[in-house]
Amino acid sequence: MIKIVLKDGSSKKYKEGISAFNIAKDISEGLARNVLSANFNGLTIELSSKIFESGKLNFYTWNDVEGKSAFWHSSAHILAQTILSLYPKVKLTIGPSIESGFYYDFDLGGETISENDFSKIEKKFMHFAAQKSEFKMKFLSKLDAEKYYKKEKNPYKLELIKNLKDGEITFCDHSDFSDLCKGGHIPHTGLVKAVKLTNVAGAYWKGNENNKQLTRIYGISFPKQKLLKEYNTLISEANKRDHRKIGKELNLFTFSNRVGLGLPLWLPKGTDLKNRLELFLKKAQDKAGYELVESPHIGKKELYETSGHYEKYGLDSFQPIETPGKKEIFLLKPMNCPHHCEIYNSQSLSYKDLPKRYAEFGTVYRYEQSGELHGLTRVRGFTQDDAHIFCTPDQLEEEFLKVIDLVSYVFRAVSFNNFNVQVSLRDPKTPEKYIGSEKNWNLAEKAILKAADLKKLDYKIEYGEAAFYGPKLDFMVKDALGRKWQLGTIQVDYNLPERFDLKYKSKDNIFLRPVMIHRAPFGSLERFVAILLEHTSGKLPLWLIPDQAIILTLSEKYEKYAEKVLNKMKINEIRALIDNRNETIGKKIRDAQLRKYPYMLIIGEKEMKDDVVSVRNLGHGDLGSLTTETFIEKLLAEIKNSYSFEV
RNA sequence: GCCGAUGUAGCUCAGCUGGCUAGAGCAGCUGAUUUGUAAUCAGCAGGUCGUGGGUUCGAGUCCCUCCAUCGGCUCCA
Repeated sequence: MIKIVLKDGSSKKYKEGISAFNIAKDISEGLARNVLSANFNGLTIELSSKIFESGKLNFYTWNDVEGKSAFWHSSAHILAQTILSLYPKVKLTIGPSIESGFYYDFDLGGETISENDFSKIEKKFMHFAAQKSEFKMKFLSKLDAEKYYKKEKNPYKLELIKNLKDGEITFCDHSDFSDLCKGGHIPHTGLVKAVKLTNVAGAYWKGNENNKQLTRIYGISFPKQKLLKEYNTLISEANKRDHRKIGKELNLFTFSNRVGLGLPLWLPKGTDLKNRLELFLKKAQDKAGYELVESPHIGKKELYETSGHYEKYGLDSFQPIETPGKKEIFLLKPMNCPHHCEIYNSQSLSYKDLPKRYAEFGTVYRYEQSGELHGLTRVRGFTQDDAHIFCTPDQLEEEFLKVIDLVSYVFRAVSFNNFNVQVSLRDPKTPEKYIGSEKNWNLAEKAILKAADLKKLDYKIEYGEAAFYGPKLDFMVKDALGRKWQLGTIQVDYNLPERFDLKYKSKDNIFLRPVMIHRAPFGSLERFVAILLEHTSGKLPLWLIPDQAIILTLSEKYEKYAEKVLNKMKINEIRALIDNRNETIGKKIRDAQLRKYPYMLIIGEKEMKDDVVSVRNLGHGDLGSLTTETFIEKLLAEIKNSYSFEV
């Protein structure tokens, strides 16, 4: 007999060799119906796996991430089977589950698959799924596995097998389909009741640009038809929150081919919004002891050679600007750090002067490849809410912690509660990508990890995501469609101070090297606004929104009174405007609703006579009438409340 | 940059397998109306159908080039 401990801590005894599935069945019929995958002593196992020893057994259903990933990984197998049956010449590569759904990469060998083929593929997919074929794992010797794929003439699988140990190579079979696979499947294909192929894209083998480009087919599948419908609604709702769409609707920003791609043009309302965000951060930074500086939009090539940026990015970036006569070479400023280093260097500082916190809303230009541009989230010209803190090594920890506080303050102000913290470290496999000494990197990485621990941040380490001069603590926020974007970033840098020969005079009257923190709570104003719009679908926090109220006149007769009301609001620094067009009130309300003005003040004969306003709220509709003063009072309180994060 | 899709008026879209002077709604302009909580009515104006080339008696429609956009990949100081 073996003892099996379950998720809830309870345990039961079973005969050796019982399958995980039979244990599920023993627990309850319901579980047996819904169970998708299992985990024994920390390792993913098949439900059909027989268990011979005591241990901890977890079952997962659709409600668990593990259950979904088994479901989607299994779906990838069915997709591969489907594609192989429709396009017999394809070569299979890999097909994992992802956060929502799965994909499979194929070498189509000259054939193309487009979205037009999806319905045909989905139909065949469901045909295979309905056959309820069992997923069965089998061991193969390395030799046999190689033999199999040599016969299939599949170089990708052979490459994968090369890196696997003999004795650990498994295949998964279902129906007449077989694929190299390490396991983690649902019991049978019949559990997949709905599938939708979402897109087809090129993807490089092993993610390397120099490798062959394969065809990746993305899909998502469900155990119930209804869930697919829900998913479709969710996607179409998310598409409505696309910041590119909202930006157009609310007249915030635009792009022009004549100006150039990836170069946003901020319209008046958008500029207002952007300025308000800047002002908000300026105030917070002022309290936190930052000083504002400004640097020009271009800098001499030598500046970036000193910093190391030129070597790293020079050739792939915007090309140099040359002066006409005596040739001088300038580059568009791609980052502010070198300039701030020179500001630091313009004076002689002592330990008493540190930390120095130089902040700048610096507009920078980076040549992003055309395919990488994306609305306001990825552009070629953008404004960073940049600052560089120069401090003594002793001050580093405290300064770093303060910056974490500032970033979380900013995030709270706009209710970004769902963010992931990522510690971006070097990729130990590619040291050539980074500048500076091993010693400095270790110091910097340790400092970040320590600070993150002290702040009890729930972070994830990503290797290879560091900047070339130092590691980062990044705050990642998802957009409407669940794509992750880096907003806030804090970086520790021992290297630029060295390259710029920064120093300060110590207590002992010797020169020492300061440490530098790069930080940007928003990341860039452009990306921040984009994500903010997607999160709020344009209904921005009251303190931030460009227009807080709109006065709607019932007819042109009430213009004078409307202006009187507007004046009272302006005196109280409420941002409002009047719609005095020759339109019906219904029409004006509709327009105001679509423009997402938080408050509408309706003004007609009645209001003018009683010296009141009729208040309508974007979300709550008619709120009845109030005197202008009372309304202003209430609105001011609400604005202040939307600002309750104030420290 | 790479793979796939898309590109018709300021915006959202229609225009079947090539066939008269390319349509609609919204927005705009003009006029009427002076309005009570999500679209008042009428008229007008607006497009070299992304660009350049080709096939054809004839191209918005078919083919090629380039450009841009969208979804991915790669990249992201």
